[in-house]
Amino acid sequence: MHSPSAAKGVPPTARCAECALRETTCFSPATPEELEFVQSYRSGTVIIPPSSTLIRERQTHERLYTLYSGMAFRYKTLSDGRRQILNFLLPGDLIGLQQEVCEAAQHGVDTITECSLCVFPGDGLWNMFRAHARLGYSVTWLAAREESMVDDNLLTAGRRNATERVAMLLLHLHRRLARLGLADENGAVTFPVTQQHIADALGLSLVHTNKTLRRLALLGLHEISAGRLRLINPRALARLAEYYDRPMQQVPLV
Amino acid sequence: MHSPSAAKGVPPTARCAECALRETTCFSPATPEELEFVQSYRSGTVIIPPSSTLIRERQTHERLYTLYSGMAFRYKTLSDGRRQILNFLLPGDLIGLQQEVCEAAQHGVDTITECSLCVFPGDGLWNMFRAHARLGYSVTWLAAREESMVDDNLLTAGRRNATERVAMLLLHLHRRLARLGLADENGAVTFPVTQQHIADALGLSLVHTNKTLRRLALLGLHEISAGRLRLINPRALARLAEYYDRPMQQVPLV
DNA sequence: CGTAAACTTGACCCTTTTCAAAGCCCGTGG
DNA sequence: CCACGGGCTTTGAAAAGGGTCAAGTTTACG
Repeated sequence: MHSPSAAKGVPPTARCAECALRETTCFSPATPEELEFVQSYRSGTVIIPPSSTLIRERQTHERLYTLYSGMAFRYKTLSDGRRQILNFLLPGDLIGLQQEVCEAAQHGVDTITECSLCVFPGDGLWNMFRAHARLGYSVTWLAAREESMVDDNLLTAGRRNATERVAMLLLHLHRRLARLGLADENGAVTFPVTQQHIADALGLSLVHTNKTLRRLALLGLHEISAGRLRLINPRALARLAEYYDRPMQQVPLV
Repeated sequence: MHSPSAAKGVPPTARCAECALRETTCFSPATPEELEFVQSYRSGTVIIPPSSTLIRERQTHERLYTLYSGMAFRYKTLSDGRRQILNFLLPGDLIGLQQEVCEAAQHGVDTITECSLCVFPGDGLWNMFRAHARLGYSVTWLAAREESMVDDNLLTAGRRNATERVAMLLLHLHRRLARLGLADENGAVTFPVTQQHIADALGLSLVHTNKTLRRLALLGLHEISAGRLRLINPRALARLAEYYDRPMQQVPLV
């Protein structure tokens, strides 16, 4: 059995109780009944190719997903093509909750790598709240955590300068990936994100992102090569970004 | 009976069933049992003076609030004082949910005007999910809606220019206030927000915010005077900001 | 091995920031 | 009643951070 990764789209196990994600220490354990319910709620799994659209901006979409493996992102665009990435999605993230609220998705979701996901019918959510309050609570928990992530990104885009923004993104993504157990013995993580993604996430131009990234690499703070990111001087990066390391805690998984 | 306003801190009614907010058409109706539960869950009400701190950044806080009247905002700051306003809070908004997730508040909440709020003990939330799934679902709904608001602000701060940002903020706040029935016959709404608030919400400097605001006013797009905002040419503002008017829908209220 | 995507780098320009100072509004106190 | 002071707004001038344009280089992959 291989563990799911952020890089490739490994299909989810047939039975939720044997979900490889749950075998990590990242997620809070669920009771057998809850697993049973999630299993019955799940309508299937999908694998989506890299650089493709899972949810189209401004279009009604009646499904929820849990990202099982691979990497994706939420974004919004303006009519002239300007794009803002709202946050990156990693295994365990719940996708599509906002559509429950405003019948049309206000943001798009695109994959970066090939992604595999568990699919849930959107209209079953209310049912879940009724049948398993704990799972409903978990959904709220996940929603609040994602908002907190967007809050961070808004502070970054609104008030940090280019250097601080890049340092922030590197640190934040590395930390999230490492937490999922995706770092190798050298502390390097798979990093399929392009500079265009970084620019769009930080509200910078591609060119300036490149120059800033270059500068930080030259200063010996990090290294990106062969699709992997390694933080050489995380302390310096954290100082730059004023990165507050919140204690890790277990995250619910639906 | 006077209706709650965004300007002053009118104390909430003693009984939730007679809540003046619920008498508007903005909020989805609740059953008597739900009202009963909310009433018993509520531990009291508070009135907070203008320009004061309700929740301190990065500090544990064990309470939830529903804003009943007045105007406030969520924000984050960097050590050198740079501040980013994440979103504005208006009557009906739920405050403090994120603290349930990451035991310490990652953002501060300050009042703009005097505010009155209903107070709920944080540790009773889980209980609510269990006792009244519908209310739990409402909390999730509110969380998702707030996230969607922060998403919008991130797009604005990250990818719009100064003019577009200001147009966006004017439209968005006006719309939210008007929806609560706070617009007078001329379509003007109480607008206690300072230019510093606007600057901090948009990720601009105070000076540039002023100049941009001035330009739009000179162009005859809006007017701010005597603490009231009136949109003179909302169409032009909407065109500038690429503002998509989502249909109004009823919002849950806890 | 060739082509397209992704990354680099330099030069120039413009939007926004910073600095500085004055004007306005309003409540307080003499 | 009017002077004083603090917060908010307004304006101008100069500086800079970041955007845009253009072109070259490297990498990935069919």
